Amino acid sequence: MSRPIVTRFAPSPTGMLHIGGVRTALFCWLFARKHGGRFILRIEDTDLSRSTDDNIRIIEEGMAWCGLTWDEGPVPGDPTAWIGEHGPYRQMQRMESHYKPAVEKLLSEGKAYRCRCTKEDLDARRATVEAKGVPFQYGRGHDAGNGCRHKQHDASEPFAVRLAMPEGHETWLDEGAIAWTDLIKGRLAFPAESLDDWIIARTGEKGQIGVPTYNFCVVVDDTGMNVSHVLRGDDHVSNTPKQLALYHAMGFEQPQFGHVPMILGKDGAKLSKRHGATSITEYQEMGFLPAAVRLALARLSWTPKVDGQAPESAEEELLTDAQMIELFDLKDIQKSPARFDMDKLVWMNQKLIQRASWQELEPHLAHFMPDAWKNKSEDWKRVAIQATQKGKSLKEMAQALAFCWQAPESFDEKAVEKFMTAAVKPALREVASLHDYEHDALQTAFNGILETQGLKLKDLAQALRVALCGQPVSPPIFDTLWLLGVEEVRTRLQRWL
RNA sequence: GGGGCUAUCGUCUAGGGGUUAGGACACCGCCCUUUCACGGCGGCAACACGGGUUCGAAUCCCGUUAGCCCUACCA
Repeated sequence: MSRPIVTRFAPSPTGMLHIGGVRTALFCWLFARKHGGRFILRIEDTDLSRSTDDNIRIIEEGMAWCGLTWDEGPVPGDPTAWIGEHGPYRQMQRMESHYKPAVEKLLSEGKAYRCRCTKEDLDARRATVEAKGVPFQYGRGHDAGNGCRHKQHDASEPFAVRLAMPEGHETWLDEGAIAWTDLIKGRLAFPAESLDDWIIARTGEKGQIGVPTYNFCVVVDDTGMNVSHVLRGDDHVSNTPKQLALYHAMGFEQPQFGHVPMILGKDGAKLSKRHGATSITEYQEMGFLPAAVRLALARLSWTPKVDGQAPESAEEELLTDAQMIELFDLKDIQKSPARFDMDKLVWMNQKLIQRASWQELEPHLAHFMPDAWKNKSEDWKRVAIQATQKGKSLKEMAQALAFCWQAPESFDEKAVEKFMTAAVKPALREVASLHDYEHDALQTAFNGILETQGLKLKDLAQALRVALCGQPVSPPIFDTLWLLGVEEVRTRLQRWL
């Protein structure tokens, strides 16, 4: 009875990989992983004018960076290859093999028909109807009699193909409505009369079927790829009844639908560039860990429950991927939209950075480091990472280590005035003469210096920071010295002695 | 205009007839401290509005308002 769990994420390559899309993909991925099912990545490139190969690459890279691995889908970088038994996974490559036969079948069965109305004609009809303050519906209402539904057009002239939608009395309807039980929103119903005959295939070359539209391809593909659960954005709710009519016309088994709420910006409007970063790539560049992005995104609209209990402490908020997969349940997803909370992402990122090992952090951090980074020893990297692991982002960690690659070109005036006192100079000279920078040795040496000079550690540490980094801020002072090394410290100290 | 969805602290949310309406982030305060941070402790802060139903409504019903989605030969 229950079929194998298969979910899919089907972005269109018409721009950046949007953070909202990633969240939807994440839910699909979590759901598939939770149930031991498969997760498919499908490229919806039927919008010829806006789809590009470059955007497909961005999607593939973004998904990979996020750790959202797909079981079926395109092979990154190779348009002709794919993994999975139901390919190809780029819609334009399915035209002849899948879509056209499906359109022809519908045509021959009289469930769809050829339409010769031109774009201009339609625009004019729409304008006159809407001028009366009435919604335009193709061939219905005030447009009744103008449609091609009963005209039996042949293929001798260019034509688009429309699906004959139910008119209200069909037996498969639920009290005249197309209805379904949404996995997230519960029962949803749309009056049949509110839908009109929509285009399933655009106008093609004379006598030919044109490129099918989104709503058509989705149904053919989801069926052909055995998708069992269609988890997608809320914005598709209104498309569902159209698709349901198509499932019925084609005699396909329906998948289950789950519409996840949208992600809004701080001001409650749909998340857009205006709110800052929307593309997943930007989050990578800002120094977020993929795991933090996954957590933050998942926690928008989803509340994990452990024995029916929502998180009751900061600790419980910080779920690992394994925990998310184990706890994931569609019934714990909110019906209402959530606003994107950058502060929380930052907090999660910081926490995840703190609890990661330096080895786990290294590959991610390397992205933000100069070439010199890879020439450093393991030991050096370990100390560098551990000394800055309190940072909010990888980028911040990298900035905190910037002093390692470049001697200060200027010095914070106030800091110089405050810390570079006459009293501290002798101590600075003594530090310059030190040659063992191991932590314990420095500790001992500093204790001695501090005592003989009558200084507090704070006085010496701050003076050193100013001299070495140009500012009164740096990692713990012993680490700062060790990372720079004896020679470099002496060089930078020279001008202050 | 039509159809659909939604509504608890600033934000993410728990709760779903009787609770001091709980937690997290952010913010504020105190403590710790070799800088910046981290950390610890504490504080501020919410049931959109109006009607019902009920002994009792944040919770159930109706309406209003607001926001969002669809209403394309976009996806």
